[in-house]
Amino acid sequence: MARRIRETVAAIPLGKVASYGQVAELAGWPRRARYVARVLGQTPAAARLPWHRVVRADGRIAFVEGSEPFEKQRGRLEAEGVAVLGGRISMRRYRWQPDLSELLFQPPPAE
DNA sequence: CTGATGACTATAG
DNA sequence: CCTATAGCCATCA
Repeated sequence: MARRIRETVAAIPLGKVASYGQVAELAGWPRRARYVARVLGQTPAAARLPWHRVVRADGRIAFVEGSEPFEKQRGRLEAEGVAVLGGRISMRRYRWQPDLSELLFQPPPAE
């Protein structure tokens, strides 16, 4: 169960992000956004999960702005090309779209 | 059993 | 942009 969550997070491609609720749904656990958050919090760093690619539905990092974990996540995202401006990420640009048909309707990652 | 909590989300004004 | 509200749900004191 929690494993399904981790597998979904692990599937998020580099340079893309997904919201907690999106991960929950893709993993087969609708309305379990908070559960996803807790699973990530309990997953040891040794699991090497791309947890930093999971953000809030509005594109903001879930941690308190300026906190250590917040900065860590921001750093990792920017390191892989995801712009975090004012603590926010453009979901329109970086939201992970696992479905190809929907991917075609996404604006180009130009800029 | 009850109430509080939180790496959440959606909607409204 | 911001605050307020209301759902949500596993977990824990």
